Amino acid sequence: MANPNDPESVTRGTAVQLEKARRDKLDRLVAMGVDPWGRRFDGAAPIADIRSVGERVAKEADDGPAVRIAGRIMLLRSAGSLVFVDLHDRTGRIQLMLGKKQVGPEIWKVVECLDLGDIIGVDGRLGWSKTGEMTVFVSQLEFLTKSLETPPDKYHGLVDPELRQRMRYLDLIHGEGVRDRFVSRCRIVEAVRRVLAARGYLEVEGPTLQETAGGAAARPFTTHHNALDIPLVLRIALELHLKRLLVGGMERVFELGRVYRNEGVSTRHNPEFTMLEAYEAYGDYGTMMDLTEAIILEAAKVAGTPTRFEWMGRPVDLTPPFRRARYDDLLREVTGCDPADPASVAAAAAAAGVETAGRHPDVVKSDLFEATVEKTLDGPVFVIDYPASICPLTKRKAGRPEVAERFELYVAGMELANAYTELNDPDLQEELFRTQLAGLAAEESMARMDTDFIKALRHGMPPAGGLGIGIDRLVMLLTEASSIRDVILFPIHRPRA
RNA sequence: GAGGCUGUAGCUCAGUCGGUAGAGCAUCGGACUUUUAAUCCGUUGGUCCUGGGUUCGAGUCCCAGCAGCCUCACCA
Repeated sequence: MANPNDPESVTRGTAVQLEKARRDKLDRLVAMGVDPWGRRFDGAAPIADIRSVGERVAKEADDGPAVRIAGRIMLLRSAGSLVFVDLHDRTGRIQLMLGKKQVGPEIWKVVECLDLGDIIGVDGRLGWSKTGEMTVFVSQLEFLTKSLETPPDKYHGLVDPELRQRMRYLDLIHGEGVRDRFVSRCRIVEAVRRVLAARGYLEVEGPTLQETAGGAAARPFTTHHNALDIPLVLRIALELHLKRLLVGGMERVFELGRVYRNEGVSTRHNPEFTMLEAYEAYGDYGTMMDLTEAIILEAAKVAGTPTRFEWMGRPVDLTPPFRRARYDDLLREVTGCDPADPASVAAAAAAAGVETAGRHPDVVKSDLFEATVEKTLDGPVFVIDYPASICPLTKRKAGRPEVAERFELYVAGMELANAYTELNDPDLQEELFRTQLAGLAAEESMARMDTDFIKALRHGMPPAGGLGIGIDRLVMLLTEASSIRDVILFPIHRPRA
């Protein structure tokens, strides 16, 4: 209970008290001539390496190899004039022992100023404690950085999901498997680039600020350029500029970057997310299926993902080749309707609760597919050959103008990749841009007029295959994460009240 | 956008029937030269998410709002 007679007690919350204790120690360090914010510390070995050396040190040896390490103090156990420290670096954790007699009075005064979360560098000999724990017996200590904040509960860590995301730095330190997952994300992204580079693709960077948000069906973020005094939007896809590069003779290009969609937030959606799009001249959607498999398999390898596992409670088997199934066939199997007969599709749609009134038959079909078939796809499965009218950027199948050469890759009911044989007929492209599908709001359509893009196509874009992969979702799959927030370091949040 | 759940100390959580706030960790003080979430004794620390309402009295009941999580819808 705060003492009302004590004027200081009003401002003395726990947090204030905890910080004061740390600042007192900081002042003591300064008073004894120790810089609490440290300097360059050369020659520290990764703790993981030290540990493998330690395995070869005899248990009773008191002349183990000299080692030098640096890291953060995760646990402190004081037994009088003997202090045990669990030190963390990016590679692992190891125990230190600091003895009053062993380190001498100068260093011991520094030891008395250590708190959980402080960063130190030490020299010592590697060996084993009496209770059989691999230990660095410290002889020298260099104070590197003071922590002024109390770390989370040393046993439970940071549990509150909101705090974990807002204070990701703490989550990375204390969260079980959190750092491993983000390391996996780095490895996966590296693998994606490696697979594409090996096939002769060039990585490029298109504009993120655009006049027209094209290449996908989504609401863009809007902004304004002051000097030019023009409205701009943030890109929602990479497609149209990469295709311009195909026209420009960069026959194999990809971009791996951020796109922005001004839409809902959920466990599968963040307003900014990372997309891969790759385009290969003289290929088609079949080429892209092979590429997709190659990328996913290599990514799974570097992430250490098993071939068979469960994700979102559903079985996934990454054994190649992935299953391929026609859109219409799946629709027929699941709903029993005749996909070629709009009346039959409409009846099935009505039965599934899909709105049909005043809507284009292919939109109804697409909604029916999403409402019934998608959920059933454990995958991975390439769904191929989509209704042409919902694919305004896709080449039609030879002799079958109602079918588009497009595939989407589904895993556990979630769309992971989307690819087509690219439409390169400028006249047809312009017509598709002009034709707004009945029952579709402008923002729901991919068919946004981009006259500059049409102009590029008129100069001749080679026949090509194009592929898009949602990298965040790929990472979710391969690290078995159930929320996109677990694979994005800093997901969006409402400002704190 | 709809529904459900949650919000109490720096962190993790209790809080019974409505009677003025509890634990563990952390902090501070003490004991300890072999600890492992060290242990033991003592200590400090509260805008009970915010604002209303009911009541003699609200962490608790009611209403509204804010934030988070989950499910669904849309999308990738």
